[in-house]
Amino acid sequence: MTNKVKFERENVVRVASQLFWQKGFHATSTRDLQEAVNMRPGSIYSAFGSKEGLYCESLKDYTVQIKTQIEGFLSNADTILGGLHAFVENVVIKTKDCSPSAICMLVKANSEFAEKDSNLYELSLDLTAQFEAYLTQLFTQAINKGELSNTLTAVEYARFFQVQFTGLRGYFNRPNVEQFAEPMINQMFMLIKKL
Amino acid sequence: MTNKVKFERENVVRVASQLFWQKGFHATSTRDLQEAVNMRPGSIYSAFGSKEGLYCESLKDYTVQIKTQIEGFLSNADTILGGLHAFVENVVIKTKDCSPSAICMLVKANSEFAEKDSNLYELSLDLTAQFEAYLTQLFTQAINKGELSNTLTAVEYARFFQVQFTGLRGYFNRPNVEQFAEPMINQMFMLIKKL
DNA sequence: TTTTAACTTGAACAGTCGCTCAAAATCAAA
DNA sequence: TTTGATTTTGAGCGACTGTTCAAGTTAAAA
Repeated sequence: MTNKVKFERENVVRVASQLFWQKGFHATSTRDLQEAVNMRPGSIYSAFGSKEGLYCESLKDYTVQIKTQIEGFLSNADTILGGLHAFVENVVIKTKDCSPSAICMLVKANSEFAEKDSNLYELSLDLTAQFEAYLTQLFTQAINKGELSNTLTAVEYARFFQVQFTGLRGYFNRPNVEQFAEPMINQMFMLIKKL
Repeated sequence: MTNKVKFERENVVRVASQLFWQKGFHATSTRDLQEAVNMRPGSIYSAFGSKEGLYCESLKDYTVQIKTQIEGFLSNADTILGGLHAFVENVVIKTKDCSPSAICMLVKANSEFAEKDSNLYELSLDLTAQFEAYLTQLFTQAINKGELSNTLTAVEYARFFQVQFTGLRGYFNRPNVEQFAEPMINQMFMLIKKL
């Protein structure tokens, strides 16, 4: 070994992730990225291969962060549903203003990449499926612990959660609706329990 | 008068709208548009001023089309809710494969334009607010006709509808989930009636 | 101290972008 | 048939895109 990389890969990916999340893949130029991560093109390209490579790593990192966040709320809550409720409130209300977008980066990705054969479209599908599987695990636990009836299967609860959560985040991606967030989130969890 | 325009403005806007809806604003190049609408740059720019101008007109036209579609389903249904149910089924199930995207163009616009001060961001907010107002009218009628209880106000029903509808369309913007569409739509309308 | 492989730099390339405008084509009115 | 305002054409402009790579810098190993 003769020389070490100067940048911390984790930080670079996190900063890039924020920019991509905010502006989307196509509207983010490599020069935007260079400035944001304070690296010259050569370094970026030797580390990530391409703009697409960096986006790819950014999106993967994003989903890891999300799961870590959920785990945090779950470990501080008495119930699975309580943890998820706190997580949703945190995303939709508390961290809305310091977030690049109210809309989930994965949902944005799913919306942006139209061509069925593109790498990034496939990636967004994979990560989305993984997230649904993760949610399904959580709802399996919730059913087993008796928090939920088993009139719906775990995966059906997971699907319902995703539809509600995505719908809510889309709705609150606009100004002057903050006061409706709390009641609508409460309504969402009331519905889940009553399903 | 000495010469007339050769193209039909309505058709051009409709074709452009399909392309913008599929690929998004940033990923659609003016050359893509030129080919799709079969016009040379000079003609496009004299008619619409800019790429942004054409997008603007396309998005406005899209919302008009949506409202027209809903009116059609309403006039063929016995109840407001029945009409909306048929409309949602048509969008999510029947016309999914011939549509540029499962996701509403307006929702895509809202997701794509991040800068709070851009014209297109403002436009998407305006049109979204207009659509919520339109839905509120419909739910007012539904309440007055006794189709719905008045435990929720009309605008609250409208918000609920938008969250569900947007969430569902996002969810079904992926392959191999078609079989879940019908039950989830039924669930959505069951929930509305029980709220 | 010298060597040397790894890393960083940034000028620059080829391609694409949104857009312009002089010239050609068009067609109702004279 | 001639006129002349209007529309269409498409070559091409300057800016910007993603990306490359030769030259410079770094620091562990010899």
